[in-house]
Amino acid sequence: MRILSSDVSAHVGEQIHIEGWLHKKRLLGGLTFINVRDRRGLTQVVIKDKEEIEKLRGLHIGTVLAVEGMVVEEPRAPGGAELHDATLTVLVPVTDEPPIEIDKPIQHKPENLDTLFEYRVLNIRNLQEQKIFKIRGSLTRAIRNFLDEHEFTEIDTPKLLAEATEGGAEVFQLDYFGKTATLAQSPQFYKQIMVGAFERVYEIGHSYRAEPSATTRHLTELTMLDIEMGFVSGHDEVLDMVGDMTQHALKTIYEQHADDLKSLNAPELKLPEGGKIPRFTIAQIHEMYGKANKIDLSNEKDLIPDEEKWICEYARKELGTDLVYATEFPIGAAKFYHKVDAEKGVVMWGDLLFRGLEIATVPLRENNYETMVEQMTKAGLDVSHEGFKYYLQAFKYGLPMHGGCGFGIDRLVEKTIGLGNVKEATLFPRDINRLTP
RNA sequence: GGGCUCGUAGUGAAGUGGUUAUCACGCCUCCCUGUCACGGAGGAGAUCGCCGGUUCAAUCCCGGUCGAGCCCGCCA
Repeated sequence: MRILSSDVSAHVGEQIHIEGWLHKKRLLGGLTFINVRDRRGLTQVVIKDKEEIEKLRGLHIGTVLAVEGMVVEEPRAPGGAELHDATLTVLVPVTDEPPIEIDKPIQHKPENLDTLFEYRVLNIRNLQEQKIFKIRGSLTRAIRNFLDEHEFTEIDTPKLLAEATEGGAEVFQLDYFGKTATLAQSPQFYKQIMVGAFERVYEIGHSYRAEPSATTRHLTELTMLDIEMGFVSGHDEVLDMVGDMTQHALKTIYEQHADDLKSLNAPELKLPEGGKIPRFTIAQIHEMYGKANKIDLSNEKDLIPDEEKWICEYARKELGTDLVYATEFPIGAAKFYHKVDAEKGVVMWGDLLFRGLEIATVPLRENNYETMVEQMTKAGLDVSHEGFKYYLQAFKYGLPMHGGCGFGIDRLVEKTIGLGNVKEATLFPRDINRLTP
């Protein structure tokens, strides 16, 4: 029976069988140490028999091995135990020298990110590199757990669409049996439609943006958490739900992965006392930032990137929180499906900022059929068009007041760990010039 | 789409208008019984991104091109 690395120390005095990848050889003359990697980590094997060592001659890191040996308690060994008198069996030999080293820290310097992704297949075998994606998996699991507990139904919606209907970002077009199809920029329409059935829904899936953006925070294929909830009392309820979910996910991760986060040099987590994420209106932030930096941003309809960093630094320092909401966007920023507060002259839309970056947009939607048609017409859209027909059906036949969020999972992972580029939080990132691996 | 910066062994870097382009890691050979980024001795490995120009001479200077990084716009 195969014993996994983390269980080896429980078998002291027993002859056991392990399988894994050759991770490191250290030849010290009459004594050789090898590390065998499996899904749990590393096992140290000590080999003295020259014939056994010779089996590894010409074989490189990555060679798949089976090892039989006696478990010996050894304080000098990592994990407190190691295998002695080992017999090696090469299951899959690796005869070509790997192009990169995987037992040492993987470079994440901006100018070397291209190499990082070029050799992703191999560098993901680095234990430190793996932590990023284990944390990512745990984050989405914590989010799913929270949403399931709050009676959200997980849905999956099509990514192949007849054409772009949402407007805004650039869309990818592709040939679809002679017709033109597009890739979904978001599940916006579908999740709103599903509010008409399940009240509360969410989806974790890919969205596609053909924006020619070359920055540290853009991907052409991104992972979005889309949430939509009906029968809400107002915008605050949506902001609170998304805020609570985010805090739950972060708290969970910082407990489950405390050691991993520490070894990755993640910042200390600061969440607001009492659990309420502070809110500043766009106008307030413009004023505060403008005063501190002596510039006038009152005509900007969104925050500029430096403002996002600034307000986050302010919130961390003055209010002890890594999360902050920017709310009440100017009416000029509204899309046709947003709920507008006519009295205040603002959009009921909040951006969730985390450690200097926008990670989610959290708006309330217009749910009245007549108002929707009016807003769409005003936006220059043809409401009779096929792309809107099915969407509007949901409104015509009864949608309660609802709101939700588009939440960037890649960005959440990036900022949770304290990485410098959203691509580092993505296994196989897609950007303007990268379609492989 | 606009701006700025950068392309040198497999990887990461240094460097120069002029003989054999430097270093670290990795790789190969040998030595080494407690390594864990092991250590030591030796060795192989680079048409200096590509094309053109200036020059007696270009990896270096100039132009173009391709590729990469960062910032802005836009967004998650």
